[in-house]
Amino acid sequence: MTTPDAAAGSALGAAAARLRVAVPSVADRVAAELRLQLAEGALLPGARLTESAIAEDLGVSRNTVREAFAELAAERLVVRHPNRGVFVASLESGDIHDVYTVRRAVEVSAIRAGGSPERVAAVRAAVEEGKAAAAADDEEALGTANQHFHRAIVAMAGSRRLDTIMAQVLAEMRLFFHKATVDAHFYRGWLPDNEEICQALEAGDPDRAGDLLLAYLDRSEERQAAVHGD
Amino acid sequence: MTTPDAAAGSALGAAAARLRVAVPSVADRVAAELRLQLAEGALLPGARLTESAIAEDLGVSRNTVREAFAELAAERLVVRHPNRGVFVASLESGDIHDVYTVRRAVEVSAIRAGGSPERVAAVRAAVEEGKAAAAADDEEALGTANQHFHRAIVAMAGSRRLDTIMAQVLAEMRLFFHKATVDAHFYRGWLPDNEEICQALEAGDPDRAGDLLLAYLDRSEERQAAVHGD
DNA sequence: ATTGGGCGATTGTTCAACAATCCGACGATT
DNA sequence: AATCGTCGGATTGTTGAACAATCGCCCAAT
Repeated sequence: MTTPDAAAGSALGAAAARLRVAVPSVADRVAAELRLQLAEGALLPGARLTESAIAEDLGVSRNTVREAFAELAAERLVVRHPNRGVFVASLESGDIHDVYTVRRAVEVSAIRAGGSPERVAAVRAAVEEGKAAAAADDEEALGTANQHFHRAIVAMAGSRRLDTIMAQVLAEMRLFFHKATVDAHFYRGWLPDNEEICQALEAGDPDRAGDLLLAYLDRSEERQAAVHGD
Repeated sequence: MTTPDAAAGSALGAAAARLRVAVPSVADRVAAELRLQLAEGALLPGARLTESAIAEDLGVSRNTVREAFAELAAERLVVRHPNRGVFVASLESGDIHDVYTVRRAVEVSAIRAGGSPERVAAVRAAVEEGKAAAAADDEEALGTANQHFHRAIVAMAGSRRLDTIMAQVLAEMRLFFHKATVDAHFYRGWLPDNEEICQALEAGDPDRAGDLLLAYLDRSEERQAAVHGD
């Protein structure tokens, strides 16, 4: 038992690359840390990220921070202003429509494709998660439950690329939420929508589910545009 | 007239960032160069890219090459194997379905949205471009004309994010084409499809255009899967 | 009030070095 | 002879320091 993975590894191959004992590079860890701070609102949109400050804070080299910035910039979480620095991305009113256009394309397409029973079950689980959070009056959990719901919908398509696109869009939206804090009632609004969409799925009517989802996204965009002083 | 942009710049603002006299950073230029070589098949899928070799070839630092790699990796044109190097991405048979899933989502959604007359005109232009290329027996031009067609369709949605997603997917597909060279007849097949789709658009029937496009994408995926040893 | 010129700070890029890791070859063991 | 450990070379990952280029800003001069 001195080399357990070597013994098992012979049979594997491509899987090895995916399973990799997971020792993310330092740059990846820096990016992850920044992503976290971005997600929980510690870094607000428009804020500047100084290379040297972050390098010192996290105890890494400036070059490494720079690589992490490249990752985040590719995810649009951060924008680079040449010779001026990187800033936390901030969505303009035009970006709202843009983001929702992507969501309509990705989510509706995925839900219309149907999806296996297990995938539908995952959607149901997200709906219940949301109800539980509502019952517990946990706004935070309510928000993440909603994201789980929409990610579960996209996951129905079974496409890695679609999943990452969705993940990026949701990350962008999270950024936006922190800028304009929405009231508590806002979150509860979509609970019935999710339930109805899920029921349509369970009833084996993905087209209807798609229509409902589309209508929901349109309404959601309107509300967002209104909140964000259009 | 010593500082023309400064005089004009006062009235501008956000536009300045976009118009920026266009001095891409060295890392960006390296990435662009590699993207070019990738596109024209100078670097085949699976090929290894050594940092030091490229750094020396292009006369830049290893760190800069590294940053360029980060860009390309974010675009999935290249994959990083930790401690082993970066390799030109190579699509597996599973990736084919994945890529087409994204295309179905993006393209069909965009075309169903309708789009202004100018945007439809752009689609028409791409169709004619394809016909001209076919008449001239120019395979290369035929391929790019087809890409223009599909990009014009996505452009109908008027979403920057959707445009870049489509650009990335097309770049991935181009990579794939180089791996398995397809015969000349393959390219001509879709000319009538494009024409029909375009006519539906011009007739003001985006839903029909969407159905046609969807059918085309399904057929295209099948063909690709067949060519690429399913 | 506007123009113009430094000035400090930060980024862009390079270079050199070192540890960590991987690959392949060579040699030892059964 | 085949397998296993080990060693060495090569490449990546990361660091630290250095320097030029650029930007924003303050301030002086007109």
